[in-house]
Amino acid sequence: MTKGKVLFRFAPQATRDLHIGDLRIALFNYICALQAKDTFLIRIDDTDAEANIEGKDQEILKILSLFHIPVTNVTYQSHNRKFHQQLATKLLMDQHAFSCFCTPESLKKHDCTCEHLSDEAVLNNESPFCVRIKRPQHDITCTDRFKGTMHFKKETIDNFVILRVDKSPSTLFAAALDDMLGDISMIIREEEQLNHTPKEIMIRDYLGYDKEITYAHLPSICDAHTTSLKSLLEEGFLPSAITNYLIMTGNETPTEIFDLQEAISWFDLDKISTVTFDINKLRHINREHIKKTADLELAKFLGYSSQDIGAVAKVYTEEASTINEIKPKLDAIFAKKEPLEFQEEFATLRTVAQKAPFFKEFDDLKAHLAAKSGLKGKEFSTPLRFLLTGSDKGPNLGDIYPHIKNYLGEIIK
RNA sequence: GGCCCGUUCGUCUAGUGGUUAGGACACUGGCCUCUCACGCCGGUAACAGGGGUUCGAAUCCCCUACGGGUCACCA
Repeated sequence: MTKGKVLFRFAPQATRDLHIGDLRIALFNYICALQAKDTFLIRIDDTDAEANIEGKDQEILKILSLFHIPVTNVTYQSHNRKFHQQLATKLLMDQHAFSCFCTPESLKKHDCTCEHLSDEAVLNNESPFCVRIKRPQHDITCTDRFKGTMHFKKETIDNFVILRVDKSPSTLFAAALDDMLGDISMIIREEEQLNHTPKEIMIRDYLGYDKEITYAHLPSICDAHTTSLKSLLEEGFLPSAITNYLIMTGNETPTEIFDLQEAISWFDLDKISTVTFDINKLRHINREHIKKTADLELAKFLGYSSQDIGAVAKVYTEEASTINEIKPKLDAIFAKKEPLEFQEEFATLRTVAQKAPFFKEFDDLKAHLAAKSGLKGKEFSTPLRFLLTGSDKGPNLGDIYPHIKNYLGEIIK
């Protein structure tokens, strides 16, 4: 365990898919760690053995890597289980926690009074029990980078569970301890966990831990929970575009389009505000990132291996915003072509084109084909477009031709 | 309900006492054009409401409303 360093952490749950809200938090933690030149840690929350999904942790790490978030420092909370239990025992011995024999059903009828059971009564009770921490004796004050100083009255904090009946630590308890054991100094997380803060502080207070952890509770993205990262990637959004979007939205950025490296130089956590996920904006940013991607790399995203194809793909960003929208258009260029109209003209044109010499310029090819086929107007342009692109509409042929001219043999076969 | 947080066009954002309240995405009108688009030039559209403070308030103060979150042996 690193001592005396500022540590940032991202703690995804192994119980569900990563959504864009999670990635946003991960990104912000990572960027802040880089800015502070400090360590960034990923801590997989797998304390709830029943809810864990087999392989989900690996999937999460794989996705994070796609977004250039390093997965070199990874720990699992379940590995600390014996420490969690030891510390719970300490709280029990110090009278800061107590055994509770209530069941979820009995709690619906009356409040838990196990706090006041005598030692003897506890020892003689053979029923299963969980361990609850005692509510604090003082009000708790905590500071948040965004919210400032907050006071929580002691009555508002209940005797919450720290060890479940099966003696596994509750998530909140495990997190509070792991932040302590891991010497974490800055926690950036979602606002919905704001009310966990006094409880975590209280746990550490009882244990005599006095290092102050800085909290930053970010206003969350509305609808984030319904937008899984996996599905956005499957729809053909580029990781770099998603990163750009998440950093840009609810923020004030010097430019609209940027990459992670640029963002590190100016990112300011204090400017983040509440946002609603807007797919249109993401689409726009994705288009811009497609244009910025190197031709060859882009071609690979599309399942091709030639630089030229990447270049054509960029031409299509004028009418498509995702990899998945562009791919069928490229595939159509090389597919077998069966036009629904101007079929005779198409056949004539194809024959002429197959015999035509190679032309460097599209205008020259066009002039040659027009002269040899005798076609003009729509009867020429529509089948020509179909012959070259497999579609009756699309970008200017003049913009596409330079990138496909070397594949003409295959295209018009 | 208690506690916490928030509220500028549909969305994101500029604005920190004096602006025709600006920009971007989306939507939309025109031009361009072999098509759909792109591009260019336009357009619609916002300070949640009410009280103060002030010569003057989106901006400062108070109240209300609305929205979000949290109060689990879920995270």
